[in-house]
Amino acid sequence: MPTEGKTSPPKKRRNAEVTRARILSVARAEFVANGFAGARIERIAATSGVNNNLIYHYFDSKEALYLAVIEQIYIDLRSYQKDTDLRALSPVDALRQLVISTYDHFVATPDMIRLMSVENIHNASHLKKSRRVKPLYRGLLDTLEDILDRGKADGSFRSDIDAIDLYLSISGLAYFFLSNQHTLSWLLDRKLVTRDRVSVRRKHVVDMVLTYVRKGSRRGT
Amino acid sequence: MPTEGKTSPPKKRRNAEVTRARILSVARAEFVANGFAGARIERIAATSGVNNNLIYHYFDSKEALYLAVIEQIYIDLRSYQKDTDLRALSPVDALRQLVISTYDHFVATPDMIRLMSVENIHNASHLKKSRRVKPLYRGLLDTLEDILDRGKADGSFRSDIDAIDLYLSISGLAYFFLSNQHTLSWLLDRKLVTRDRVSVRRKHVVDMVLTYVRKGSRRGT
DNA sequence: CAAGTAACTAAATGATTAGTTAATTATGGA
DNA sequence: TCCATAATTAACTAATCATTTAGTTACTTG
Repeated sequence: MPTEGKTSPPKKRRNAEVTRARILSVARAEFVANGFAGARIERIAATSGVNNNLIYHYFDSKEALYLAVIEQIYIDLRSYQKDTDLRALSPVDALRQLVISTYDHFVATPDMIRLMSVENIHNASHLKKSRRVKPLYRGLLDTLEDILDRGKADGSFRSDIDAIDLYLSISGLAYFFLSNQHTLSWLLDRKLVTRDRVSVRRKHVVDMVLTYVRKGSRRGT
Repeated sequence: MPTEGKTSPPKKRRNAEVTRARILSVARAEFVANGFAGARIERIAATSGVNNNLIYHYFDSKEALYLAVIEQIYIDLRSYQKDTDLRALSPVDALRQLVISTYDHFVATPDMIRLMSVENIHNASHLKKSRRVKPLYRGLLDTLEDILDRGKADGSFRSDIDAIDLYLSISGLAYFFLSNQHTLSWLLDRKLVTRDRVSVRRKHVVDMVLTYVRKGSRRGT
């Protein structure tokens, strides 16, 4: 156990993995706070407690660093889904579970919302360069389609539901009030992300989705 | 009527309003394409066909120019609503009209979607400095609340609908698939903003909202 | 038509920034 | 213990960028 030197310069422990991870984590916060163009390499280095150039040692460029952050986000986003086995549940329960976990995941991970917005402002140009992410999303709609098929078969769901639209709706219902909370709460004069509001809205979103899919719901002609 | 000089340097017509408007319009496109930090004053000047400094003549700073753009957007956003008099329609028709006009307006104005995202990435910090915008949004929810009240009174709507949540949902359903179209269409391998898809989704969104509000819709317990 | 004012340009400035080059220092294995 | 290698720093560079200073040129009004 090395005694802490009191006057001599403290010998710095080296650990590539830890340092790299620290840079990545600080970078994530920086991109979340400032977007791609607004992010500063110098600030990332300073906050990480490393030299500027170490960033270029572990990542090749600002863009590559950003891509690493974005990849992490989209890998995360995809993997939350696989946690629960929705195929074991009844169609209604499975769909409810899907909505809830999407909603909760968005609420719990503000960085994700933010970085999704940032990347879309860049027309997904960085994400498209990733070879790791796209394959993960093969079959994303399959889970949902399976639930819908089962629900249609057992008569609990109406028969004209489009999986893509439903997916976009579930995501949109959970995403928008978070992504745009700052302008919205200013314009509407209401806090939108208090504990209470989040929980009320959660119920609302689940309600809206399940009411929509149920067979026998009167159509909104 | 001045003859166009063929060899002599063309006398430049001066028109403050036109020039200012041209700069503003070019700036909007620049901020849409690059966000705030990514936008370049030099590029705006060049595209506008004016000198760098003229931008500072009409607007005080990059930030003030950006704010002018943002203000325009949020003033637009608010004014579309007032076009139709929803109070004259039945609750169902009024709500349908509101959903449709929100959806169509978002689809028709991609700049708006983009700039709303950009401003939220900055935590609405610029918008909050505007004194012109906020007052316009007083009573935004009143129209919706009026429709809901009438619908509850005449028995066509269920009684537990929250106006804020419904507003957030309508907006979210119309906003998300547009704002995030670039990552989504890449990940899902589907174009999302073709003429057909937009029209199918329009029906879906209207359907979802109207189905939700109708009395007698089975709840999504 | 003169002269003030507003529209507009040319050219610099100084601060910032992503990225580089050349070293130094710790660490683990021979 | 010495050495190769990887981790890390120091110092620099070349380019970029918002903003300024110092003008010039057209328009308008008395």
